[in-house]
Amino acid sequence: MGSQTEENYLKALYKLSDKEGKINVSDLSAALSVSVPTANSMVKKMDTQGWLKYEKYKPLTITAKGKKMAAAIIRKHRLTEMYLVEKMGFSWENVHEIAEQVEHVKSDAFFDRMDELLGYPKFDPHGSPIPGKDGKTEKLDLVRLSDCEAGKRVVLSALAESSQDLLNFLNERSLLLGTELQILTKEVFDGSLSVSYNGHDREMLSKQVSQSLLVESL
Amino acid sequence: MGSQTEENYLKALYKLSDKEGKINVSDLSAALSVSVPTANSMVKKMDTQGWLKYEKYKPLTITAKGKKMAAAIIRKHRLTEMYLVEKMGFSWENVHEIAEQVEHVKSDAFFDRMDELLGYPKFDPHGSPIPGKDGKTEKLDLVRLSDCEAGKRVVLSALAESSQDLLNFLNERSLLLGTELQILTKEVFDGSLSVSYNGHDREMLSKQVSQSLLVESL
DNA sequence: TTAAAAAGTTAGATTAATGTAACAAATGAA
DNA sequence: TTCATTTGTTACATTAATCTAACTTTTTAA
Repeated sequence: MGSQTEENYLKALYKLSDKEGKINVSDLSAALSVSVPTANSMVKKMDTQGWLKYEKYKPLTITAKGKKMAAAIIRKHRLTEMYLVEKMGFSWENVHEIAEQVEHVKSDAFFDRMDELLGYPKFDPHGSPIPGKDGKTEKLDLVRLSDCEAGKRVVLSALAESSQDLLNFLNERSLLLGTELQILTKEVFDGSLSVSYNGHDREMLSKQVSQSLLVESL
Repeated sequence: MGSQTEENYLKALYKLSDKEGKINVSDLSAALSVSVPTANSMVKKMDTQGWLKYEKYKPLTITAKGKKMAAAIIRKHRLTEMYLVEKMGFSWENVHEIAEQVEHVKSDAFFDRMDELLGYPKFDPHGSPIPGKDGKTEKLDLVRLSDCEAGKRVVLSALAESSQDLLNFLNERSLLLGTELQILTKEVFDGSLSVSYNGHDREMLSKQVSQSLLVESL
């Protein structure tokens, strides 16, 4: 069992290693908004606890033990987000902050009950996979909308990033997970797309937006 | 806003001042399972924050500000307990530990939503009053079962103390809040009572138990 | 290939929360 | 009322998590 701080480091570590493979201390410190020396000393401590491998001046690697621990925390976070949306009526842009705190609650029974009441969901309200109790994650074969060509039909299935601003943008345009999109045009100059979907004839999506949307091809 | 530690001190302070009026540092340290010097130094810090009045060698008094703060935390604790029982299917002996952690979540929306979904309950699953958003508490006029005389009919309405052992004792005898009790006899020697209630012809309750049961006279 | 930039490390300080040991004040029973 | 007991305080010491400043190693670009 780790402190809340350690749990936050583990989460960041897990997400960075998912994205980059190799993790450097600066990225970790940036992800957690702490100074580089702070991250450095914490990393040494976490090495002694067997959550990661640390060697001076080398990139960090998360261990199997660390990965399992991180998955457990991410599971708690995502179950909480789902619970807040499905059972308590919150909307997807308001759940992250609360889940960020609830995820540190130490009680298997609490999260298992959420899981049960939700019917063992596989994805959270932003389309991110919820790790199982074994730490395994179900990965869908999703692509960035920005990588799709004009003419294709796709289903919006997840967000690569769930910032407040992106969620507001999507809300304003009624773009929900599960929405079926027709890609009308793709601009060569700036990579922006125009798309249509139920009730929306022509919405413009900048490259920055379409890179944040993960879709399933139809 | 206080740290979790400060919130726990405030809760203890509030409960002690409710029971005793005057609070001494030793009682506080005992309530929180910390050493007396630890409680002493924390108390000084909380004085500078205006949550209590501290003067060397004098009993502590909680301020209006501290009381309000404490009531807010107790509100979150008791709403959580009620939510766990009513909406998540936990039983009353399993909710304290979880609520002890959830109560520290910083989100008015979260607890307000619980309150709303529960229909603005006034009491938690152990019969303790849930303070309102204004910090005010609805007090019922309850007496200890141990203070009642043979022959009286009463309704079990709350617990003066909710230890695991007491809850198990009550569960084993199907003694729920709301149960109507007939007091059959009261033993002069040891203060034990015999009572009857739906389906139970004659249950013996020791003085220790009957002191922990708060009842309403019929 | 070497010097500047970026990344990482060490040293030392700070704050919150805790502890033990030693001492001081208040209380209360003989 | 006085002295023993209880209660409270002070004086360090420790651990976790953080910081800044100074320094070292690695990377990169001229």
